[in-house]
Order: sequence, then C-alpha cells, then structure tokens
Amino acid sequence: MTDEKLPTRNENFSEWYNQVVLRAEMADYAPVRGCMIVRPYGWALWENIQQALDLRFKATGHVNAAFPLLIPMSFMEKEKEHIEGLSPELAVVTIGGGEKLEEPLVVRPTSETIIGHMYAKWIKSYRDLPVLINQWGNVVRWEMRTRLFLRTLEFYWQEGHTAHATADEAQAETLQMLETYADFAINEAAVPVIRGRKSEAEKFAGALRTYSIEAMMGDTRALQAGTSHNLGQNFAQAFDIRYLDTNNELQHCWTTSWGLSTRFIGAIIMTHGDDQGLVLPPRLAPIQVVIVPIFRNDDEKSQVMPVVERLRGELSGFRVRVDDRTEVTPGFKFNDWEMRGVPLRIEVGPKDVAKGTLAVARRDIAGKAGRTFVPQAGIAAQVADLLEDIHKSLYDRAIKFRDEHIVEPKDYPELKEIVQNGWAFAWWCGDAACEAKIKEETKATTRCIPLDQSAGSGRCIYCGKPASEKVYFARAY
RNA sequence: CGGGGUGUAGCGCAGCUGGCAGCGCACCGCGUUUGGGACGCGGGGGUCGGCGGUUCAAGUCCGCCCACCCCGACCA
Repeated sequence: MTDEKLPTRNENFSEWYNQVVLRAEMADYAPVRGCMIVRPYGWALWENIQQALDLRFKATGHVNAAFPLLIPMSFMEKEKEHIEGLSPELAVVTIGGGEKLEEPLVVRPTSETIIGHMYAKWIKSYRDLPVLINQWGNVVRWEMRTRLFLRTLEFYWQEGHTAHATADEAQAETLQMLETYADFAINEAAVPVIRGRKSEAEKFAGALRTYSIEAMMGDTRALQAGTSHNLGQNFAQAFDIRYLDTNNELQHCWTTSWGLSTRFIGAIIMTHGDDQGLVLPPRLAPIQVVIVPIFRNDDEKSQVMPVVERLRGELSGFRVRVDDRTEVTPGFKFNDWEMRGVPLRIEVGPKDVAKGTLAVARRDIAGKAGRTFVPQAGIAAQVADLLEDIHKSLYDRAIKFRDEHIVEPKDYPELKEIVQNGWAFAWWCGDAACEAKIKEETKATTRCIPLDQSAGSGRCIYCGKPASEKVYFARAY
C-alpha cells in the first residue's frame, strides 16, 4: 500500500482502475513491455472464475486438453481471413536451439489452426462427432497499447473448440456457450450482460458469425466479456476436417470456438468497484469474509482471540481470513480490505465479547452505513444470507446503472451525444460503410445486435435507409 | 510507425547560475499505540538510464544512443 488516497472514478476513471489493480495486489507490471504479472490475489480470483466456468463446461459434455504453444506459420496461413486478421499481432519464433528455423513458429494467438489440424487427423466418421474440447492456457497478441487485464500482450483464457456434423448443431453449440458465459457473468460475477451478434466488421477473423456478451463498465464504456464463434466450414475446409456420414459420403465438419479471458477480471473491477477500491462479487471473491480482531492489551487479546477462533470454525464453509497483523491498526485494516474488495468484514472487540455481538460491515455499502451489530449466535446463517444479498444488490445496482445509460436516439446528432456517456441503441441498415462512418465520427463502434429484440423495422440512424435490426453503439475497451 | 513527454533509493519527487546526492512514503529495530488510514526515537538503502565530450570539478553544460510513459492508427 502506498499513498492513502485513490483518485475517484469520476475525476479519472482509468487512473482509478490502474491504482486499484496495483494496490489491491491483483497484478503488477512485468519487466517486459505490455506484459503483466498476475499476483496471488488476482490469480485466486481467476481460479474461482476457472472453476465456475469449468463446472459449466463439463456439465455440457466438454472435456479439457492441452495443445502446443507454438504453431507452424504455414498453419496460420491456411485460412485467409484468419491470417489477415491476426498477422499484425503475431509473435514469431525464428530461432531455436541457436539455429535459424526452417519454418517460423508462431506463439499462439488462438488455437483454431493447430486444433483444426489435429481434428482432421482424429475425426473419421459421424460416430466421432461431436468433438467437444476446451483448453485452459495463455496466448500472445502483440498489442501496441496495453492495460492490466484489459489488454496485455500475453493473457490467460480458455478456448473451446468443437466439431459437429451439421450446421444446426454448430449453431446450437455456439449459442449454448454464449448462454453459458452469460449465466456465469450474471450468476457468479453479478455482471449484467447483453447477448448479441457481432457485425461483420467486428467478428472474429475466420468466423462465419461471432456472438458476444457485452457489459457496461463504470465509465459507461462497453467491454466484450466473452465471445462465441460459429466458424461454419471455414476451418474444416482449410484443414480438411471431414467425416463419413451415414450414407458413406465424406462431409466437412462444422466447427465452433469460444473464449473468455483474464480480461473478465477487468470487467469485474470496472463494474463493481467504487471510490474505496475493489468490490468483489461474493461467489468469486478469494476471501469472502475477513475477521479483524480488536484489542488494546494482552488481557483484551486473550478475551477476543478465542471468539475469533470460534468464529473461524463456525464459518469454515466460507473463504475466511483472520487479519491478526499487529503492526497495523484496525482502521488501517478496514481500508486495506475495502481496497481489496472483500465482501464482508467482521470486527470482534472487547465490547462484542461482553455483549455477544459482532460488527459486520458489507463492502457493497461503503463506510459506516454498511456496518451493523449482530448477535454472534447463528453467524454462519447470517453470513450466508448477507453474501447472497450482496450478490443480488451488486447485480441490481449494475443493471440499473447500465439501463440508465442506454438511450435510443431519435437522430444521428443525438447518437453522437449519447455515446459520449452511454450506449446508443439504434436502428442500423447493416451497411459497413455507415458503421465505419459512425466509428470515425464518434469513436463508438457497434457492440452487438442483441439476440432478443422485438421484431419490426425502422430507418438507419446514419443513412436513413430501411433497417431491420437494432444495434448498440458505444465506445469500447 | 507519426506527435508530445520523462529518466535521481522499492514508489513519488526536489536538486537554481557546475562544488560532499536529498525529501516524503515504503522498509528494518525499539518503545508507546490499536472500534475508520497511529506516533516518537534510531537505522538500512544510490552504476543520478548508457556512452562520449567540456571542466580543477558534471545529477547539473554539450553530443549521440537506449528505455519507458502519454496522445493517434490495430485489438479479447
């Protein structure tokens, strides 16, 4: 911990973000430009994210595997749009063991190609399908401007890669995984998201269709929190992934891929954080309850500590930390754990010992307003209820904030206004030219065409031509 | 790659017109403290980004180089 004051989100959101990440010890800058070090506290959060997702993947029939970090350059070049989209951000290994390599090896920016190559080898018959594999790993994309978690040269993620017999099945898988991400975001991270389809300009390089969950951050900018791609037969054709159908005819497979990265940590921070620091959603928080003992002398200590230990035992069903540091004052600890976003703090002092009470402070309600005294008896049930309630209130607050900042503009000048501090939801004719013009003039991009939109039609917010779909425009991370 | 800026202790900085390298925070020790960011005393810590030049003397002046940061074009 360094200085005492954190910049407020209003005065400087991005500096607030940087400071929170560093001071909460989520991550630090690496000696290599653009790279980050995920510190134990940040990684613990990632592990909880992994666990929540992995459970969902397994429940839908997926299995985990590991593919190589290095990919032959020729693999990357097999799918035209893929290499065109990714080539500017590739890291390439040209020397190995002191020798110039025959063929350069790409440090994976994503694994469609090498996995496609293997699928071609493994898949022979319709009986082999579907193949439902996920990989947890790291990837490298050579970024120019970087931010901790949000955009780094190397990041950690999971990438699912599936192969199916039919287009319908692949589409169903694509949407199922999008829904999985949305369920995770809402029910584990308390982050409200909008499910939608990406425009042609915004879709993944090589995909037929890309879907994403989009979240609004505390500064109203949009963040793509997870993506799911229907790759059609693009990669199946490029890598010759074929199977014999029941009529003994060779068919190309239909493949999908879907990913969610450590960027999601940034989404959590920017969705829930406040001017005191991090606010972590209870179901993912590495520490759900911190207990701060308070005493002035050894006599008080000997009264307080047994109660603290008893509490620790009663709360063994939760992730609990007892802060027994003697070198800092309780006041310092309060601020410290608030910076780190721990959902609940329990204070145990001599008065509590005498009265059989505890001071319980909920992180989602800042300062003393969120602090109440409760009886020690039945604390486990109270904690369970409070954590539930905090999850709910975080979600409600975030969705309220988001909806207050989504406006349907009546004309283009109004759209320009809106995207300065919010999202604009407007008719769009689907023409990439209009999209590009809007981006150029406002810095707002199309975020997604939401899946659930009422039928009807209107006129394109930019060109006025007939439009059949509404799209979100926003400045994005 | 284009425009702007900065390099002095772990971090943030001061160091004028060249003359023993400093301050705050952090860190270590001792004591007093402890229900919302404690205090006192003592202490450790430096190739002043690098190389070269001017000078009796360079953190300071000059030249070249390097690195990083911010703003633009690209992105999960």
